Amino acid sequence: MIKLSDVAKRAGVSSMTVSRVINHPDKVSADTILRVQKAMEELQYVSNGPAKSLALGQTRILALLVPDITNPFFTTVARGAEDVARDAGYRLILCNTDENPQVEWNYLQMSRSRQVDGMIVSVCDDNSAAHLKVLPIDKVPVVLVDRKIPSEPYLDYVVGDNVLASEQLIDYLITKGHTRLGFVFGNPAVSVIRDRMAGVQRSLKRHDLIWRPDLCLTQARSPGDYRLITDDWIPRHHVTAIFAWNNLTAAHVYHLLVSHGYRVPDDVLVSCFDNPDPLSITNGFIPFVRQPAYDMGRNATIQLLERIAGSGRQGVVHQILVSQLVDRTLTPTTRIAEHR
Amino acid sequence: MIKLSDVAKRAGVSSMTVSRVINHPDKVSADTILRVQKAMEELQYVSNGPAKSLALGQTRILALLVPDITNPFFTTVARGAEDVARDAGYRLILCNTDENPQVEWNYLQMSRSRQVDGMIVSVCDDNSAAHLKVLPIDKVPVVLVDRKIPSEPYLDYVVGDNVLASEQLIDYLITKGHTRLGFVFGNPAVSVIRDRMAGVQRSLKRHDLIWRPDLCLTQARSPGDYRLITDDWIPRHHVTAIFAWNNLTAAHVYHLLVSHGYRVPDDVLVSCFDNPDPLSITNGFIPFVRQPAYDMGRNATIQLLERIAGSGRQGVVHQILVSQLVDRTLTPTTRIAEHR
DNA sequence: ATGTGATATGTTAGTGCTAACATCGTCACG
DNA sequence: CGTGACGATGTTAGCACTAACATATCACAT
Repeated sequence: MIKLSDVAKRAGVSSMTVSRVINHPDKVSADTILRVQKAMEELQYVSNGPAKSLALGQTRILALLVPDITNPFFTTVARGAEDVARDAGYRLILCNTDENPQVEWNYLQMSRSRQVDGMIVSVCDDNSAAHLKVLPIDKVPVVLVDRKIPSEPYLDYVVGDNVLASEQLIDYLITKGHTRLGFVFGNPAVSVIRDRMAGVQRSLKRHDLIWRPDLCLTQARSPGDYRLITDDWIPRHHVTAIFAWNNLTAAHVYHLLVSHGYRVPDDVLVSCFDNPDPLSITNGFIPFVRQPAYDMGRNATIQLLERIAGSGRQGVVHQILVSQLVDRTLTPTTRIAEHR
Repeated sequence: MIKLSDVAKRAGVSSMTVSRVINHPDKVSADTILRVQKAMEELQYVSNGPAKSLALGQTRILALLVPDITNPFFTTVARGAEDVARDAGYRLILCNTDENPQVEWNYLQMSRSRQVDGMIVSVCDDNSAAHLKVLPIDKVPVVLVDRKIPSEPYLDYVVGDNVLASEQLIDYLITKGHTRLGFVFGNPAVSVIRDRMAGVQRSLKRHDLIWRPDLCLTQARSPGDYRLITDDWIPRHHVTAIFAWNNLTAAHVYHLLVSHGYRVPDDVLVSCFDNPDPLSITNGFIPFVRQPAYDMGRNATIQLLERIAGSGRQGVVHQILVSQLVDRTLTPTTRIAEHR
């Protein structure tokens, strides 16, 4: 591997001058810059990252940890993060934790071991608190995105207005005449799940409807778990609308219903958070809450960069971004505003 | 940041002994191991990655470069790569090039600068050759996946059998009575595009059908570009089946057709490479070629690890994995075999 | 002529870690 | 009881780079 001293020898200067040409060209005379650049060009010099990182104490790399890289919501978050990082001269690397705390822990080590300058993390669940708790020991900058951890209030986060948005979504469904509602939630150790449940319950309470645990799936994993919907909820309890906590879950429910001969949304309505159908294959017949995923990634990264630069001056920053109800089944004129 | 010497002081040994406890515990007596481990625990020691990488000349990190992280095909490749990497004690990081050669170039530098031990790359297009050409200078291990580059035959790759599979898919469509075919391809500077086109043409020729450039979209980017299909191909040329080069494109076409009132597959059939509809929202009415995405990621990573370990002994390795035609519109008994 | 300050470049030391060699006991065996 | 081998630990040097300080050169004012 070509190193600084090789370039230096070829250009007839010291290593330090070469280093300066790269990092502080204003401190070097015009013609030595040219000579050194020529030598670098000829030798195809690329600096040694680890050596540079060791000397400088930084890598100019940020990591984004997401629980599920296949979910378009997170890839949109990633895009927002990437754009900010790139503009600031940082690289962004993606790490997929696959909702696995063990894998998450492994990737989190990268920040403590100084292989990245900071992390934007969408945690697996609240139990990740144990892992995140150790980061401040080494003053490692972290910003949570989408999912927060109540027990760690000193951590910065950028999340959606889950309680309010889900409350409004349920309000909307009730307004449209749906009073027999079924719910599909996920792991309640995840903050967004709890918040969305809370919003639902607030709406129900305000409309004098009771919360029925028997019409709520909380830990559905395998396709078989969903069978309750078509075996019980609809035939026996006459459920007319189902709220699924996220886009992928909603798509599952949609498919299940259609494959059982139900028409969506005429027989049973499905709604959720995040676009379950970016290509409108379902003709957009699924009203959903559009979270500002891109801005979540964007803002979280901006905040992370400020942490890195400011080295711990400012107080904790908690951002809650507003979401937006989208229902494409409405006619264009009455359609709830949407963009992007 | 806690360093080796801090642990050493606390445990009453030299730094080297601590290093040995971490890397070669068999060279250290049982009770010093315990003492050192206790000190590491108490101080929450984590090694400094850059320092370690500098001393060792390796990072135990692999990078996967993909052009589009939102495509489920690539996330499946990533999963395959991840599993192999993890089992081998490597971390895998994902880098999204977004089909942008500039961004790709930027990420490729990470390997030359020794921030990763090797790369699995799905290139933007053949022009990436210029960037990849420089990697052998520093003996950086690279394996191409999915997309190869004809001008760089010395690079290892793991790809699908694009020519054969697309030939078979077209054969299949013709067998089902479709003779008026429309095609949607992408950038022909990408190997998979050219190979799939070649397969199509071979099938057409064998069935004495002519290739009609006016029934082929090659650089469709914006939704408006697709309008030709509903404005011209179907009404004027009576196209009854459309082959889209990949899943996302097919989903676009599907949506376009449905929104124009066509029934798929009864009025117009759509087919493509890679599952356009993992959740069967279209009820699986899109026959497609299933490429072994997981195995591509898996095999490419295995090959990469061999390159890293073997340090350039073996010859070039080119793997071409077989694909499989899937048509869910058939009844289960006649259904073309599928698994996973 | 001499000091002053600016500019350009070189030298030294330090970043945290590990391989390779050095040292020091200790124990077995002739 | 000497010696040779081995196990456990320490010392040294080097990985490629940069900050900080040191030096050299020159222009210009005094």
